[in-house]
Amino acid sequence: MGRGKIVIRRIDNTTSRQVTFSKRRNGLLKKAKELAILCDAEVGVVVFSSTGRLYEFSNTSMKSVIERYTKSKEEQLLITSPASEVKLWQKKAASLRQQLHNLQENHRRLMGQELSGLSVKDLQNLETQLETSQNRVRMKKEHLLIEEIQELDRKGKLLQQDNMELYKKVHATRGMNDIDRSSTIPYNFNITGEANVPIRLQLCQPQQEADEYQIIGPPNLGRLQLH
Amino acid sequence: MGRGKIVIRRIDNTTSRQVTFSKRRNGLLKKAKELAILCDAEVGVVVFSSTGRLYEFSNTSMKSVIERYTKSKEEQLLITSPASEVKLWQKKAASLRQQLHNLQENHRRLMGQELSGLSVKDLQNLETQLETSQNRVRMKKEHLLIEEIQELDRKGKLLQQDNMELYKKVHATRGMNDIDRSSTIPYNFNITGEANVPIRLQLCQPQQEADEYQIIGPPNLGRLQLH
DNA sequence: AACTATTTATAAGA
DNA sequence: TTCTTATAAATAGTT
Repeated sequence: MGRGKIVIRRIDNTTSRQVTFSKRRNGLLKKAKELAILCDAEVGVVVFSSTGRLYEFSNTSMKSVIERYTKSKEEQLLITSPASEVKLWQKKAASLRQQLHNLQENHRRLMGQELSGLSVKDLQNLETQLETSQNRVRMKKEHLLIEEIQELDRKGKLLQQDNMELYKKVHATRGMNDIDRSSTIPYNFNITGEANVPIRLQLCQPQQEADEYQIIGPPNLGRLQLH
Repeated sequence: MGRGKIVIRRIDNTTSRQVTFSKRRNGLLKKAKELAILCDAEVGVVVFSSTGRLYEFSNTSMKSVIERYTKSKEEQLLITSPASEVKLWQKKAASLRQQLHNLQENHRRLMGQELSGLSVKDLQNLETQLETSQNRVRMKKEHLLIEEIQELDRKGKLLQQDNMELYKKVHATRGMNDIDRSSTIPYNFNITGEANVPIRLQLCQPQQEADEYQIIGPPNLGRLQLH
């Protein structure tokens, strides 16, 4: 991929070898980064130039990569018999069970259950975490609502235009007889009156402080429906 | 580089993430290999797929790469002051001096000097090494000689043709007078007489076994000269 | 696993 | 080193 095709063998000319090294090293590190991101992989790349300089990339940390690599290789060596393979998987299963257990515990706490044994500090962290999560959910909800409103507003305007045209036609065919105007006056969405006024719903309610122990189910908003 | 442009973020679809992983992993490892060869670099690449499978490349060995990497990092950490940097370079210099010394020793032995202190086994190895080297040199020499001979043969044939034509012209202008034929007969290279007969020089002489202690300088062949 | 339209990487030249 | 540009190579989407 260049002005000409090249064969893959050591470049003799020192200068052009260094230039190529610089270019291709960048290319390699870029590719490694992309692979890690796109495919959710753990990647480590180490390059020593012919002059001994070190270049590296890792999406996690080189330490982690090397440790995982070493572990992985050790496991490969450990498998000398079916029995040893069974042992290995048993270990893995035990480790996964432990992780599962931890996660379940955490999950319950995030649900506000099984809080006994937690210090004030722990509870404070948990509370902050929940606060953050709630904010994220609220932001997302508001975003969706605003989009919905804008969409409805757009449709409303179109309808209003249509109605206006129909109204004109009706009056044109009837000449100047204004009887019954009230029944043919175009329907008008209220919200379209001042479209560019910022939407100011009470989307971000202040925390409800009343009724401390009241269990409040989330109001099932679903999607706004106007049709 | 594909049917469409993509943004570099985690691919959500599992299947296409795996397909992309497979393609790009191969691409990355290929690039790493090419970099190592083209630019004479030491390269190590480790990739763990999201399912935990390990893929790797190293032009030397992963062990070597990791050791060199660790060492390199340690050195970086060691440099906390100009004084420590001096120490580091002193160490490197000492190491290089040692390597240089070893190489000089080896070189002298390859020259047949300073052989005291070597066991019969060592001497046997040295002898074999020299034998191998000699063979390589001899092969190269023969190759060059054969090329030279073929080139000369080619030129000789062309000259012979020319001469033949000149000869004909001379006879045409002189009519059928055959006087002085001997002086105008075309010159003929001896070696061109039977061009396709295999060249059978005594290029590969049997080892001279005579005169054990006779010192024989290599005959200074230089290049064959016929002009 | 192939195919191929595109995008991307990069060799060569400044 | 960096820029440009023509071309080779990689690969995204499709079959």
